[in-house]
Amino acid sequence: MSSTTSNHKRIFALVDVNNFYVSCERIFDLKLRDRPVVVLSNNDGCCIARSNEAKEMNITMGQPFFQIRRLEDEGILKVRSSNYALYADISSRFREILLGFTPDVEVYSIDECFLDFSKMNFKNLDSAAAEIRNTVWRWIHLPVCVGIASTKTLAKLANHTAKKNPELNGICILQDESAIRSCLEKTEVENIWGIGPAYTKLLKQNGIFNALSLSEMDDLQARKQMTIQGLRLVHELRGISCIEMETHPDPKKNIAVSRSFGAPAAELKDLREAVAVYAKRACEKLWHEKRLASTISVMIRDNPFNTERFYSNYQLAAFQNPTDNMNEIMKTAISLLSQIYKKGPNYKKAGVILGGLIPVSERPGMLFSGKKGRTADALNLLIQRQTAKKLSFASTGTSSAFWHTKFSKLSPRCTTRWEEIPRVRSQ
DNA sequence: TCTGGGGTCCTAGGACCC
DNA sequence: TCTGGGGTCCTAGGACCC
Repeated sequence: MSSTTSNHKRIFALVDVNNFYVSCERIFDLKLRDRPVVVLSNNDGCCIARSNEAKEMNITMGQPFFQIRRLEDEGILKVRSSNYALYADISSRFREILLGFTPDVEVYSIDECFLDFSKMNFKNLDSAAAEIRNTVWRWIHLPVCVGIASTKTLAKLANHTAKKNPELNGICILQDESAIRSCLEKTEVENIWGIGPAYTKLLKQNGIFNALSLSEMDDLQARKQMTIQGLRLVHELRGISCIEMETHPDPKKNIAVSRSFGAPAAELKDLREAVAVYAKRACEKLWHEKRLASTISVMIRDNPFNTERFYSNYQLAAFQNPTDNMNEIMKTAISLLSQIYKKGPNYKKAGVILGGLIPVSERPGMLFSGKKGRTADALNLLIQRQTAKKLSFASTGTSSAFWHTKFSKLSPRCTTRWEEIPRVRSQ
């Protein structure tokens, strides 16, 4: 496969929505435009999206909300809880638009996609990029930046440059040698895709402060200090494409459901309730993905900011046979919980992780296809549905439970619920 | 008072085998 | 003085991403 592409100049575009969650909120709420806005994490805990105006006020990514609540009280800052139903729906519309430009689209995250333009023969990349920006704005009112280059890492870097320099009008194309060089030189190591806090520290100790010097790093040293991924990264910065497009992602390997509680819980019976609900949700995700889980682990922890006596623990178990049986999954989760629970801590978070996922078609004992298999399938489905019903009855009594996640500033689910659709007032 | 959630990949090291 | 070599598989933990 590589032989067909090795001599071919690659062209990758990265299209990324600016301040995605805030921009989604702004689509339907005009009051949020042109002013400082933040969107909060689960539990209204910290700021996970900020408008440019909010960034200018030095509100940082991940900043605890209680530290800036004052700004909301004073009417300076607008605040919203996370509205995941809305963001997921807008995200899929965003993807649909990009598919109109090339079939080779990789959904990299909820707010950004890689596009492979290598075979597209665009006469002018500048106008293609501008067309993408205009179309996304016209159709769903999202502001995006476009970065284009010969590797995914350089496209990321170009996108970052477009964001930081308003005079570029949201577009940065890295093609000629001198432009690439100057862009690399201006990019600090901590802003490179794949370089986190640990590698930043390590590189700076080695006298490497920007992307240009990282691109000149010795191969052996890169491999030794930052694993094979680090070596790939260095090559990508040199313009050698090592990270391929993933237009058809592999199925998930893990399914996790974990939450911080609205209020701490100390008693085993309270944690049991939370863990049961998370196990149930994890199982529902499992059904949706049509997978069986081979392992399950449960974690609990108290408040990590309480440094005095921080307690965190988890336990893993393997199922006898890979399963998607809700009863079995919930029972195992509760039993694991009782193994790690100890009296004393005020627990603030719990989670359930299903691992070793395999397709439902590989269920032991389902090897024989035909009528028998289908009957068993149908029976299983029936059991699953009934179990789900029974269990959800058991847990609905706790709708006001202390540990429930807080969403106190939620906007309407405008695009996915009829009853929450916005109304237009006629004058 | 109040601090998110869900993923991936890579490697070292242990267990086990011949 | 002397203590094999080379595999595979599994998992915990550390790095990263948004």
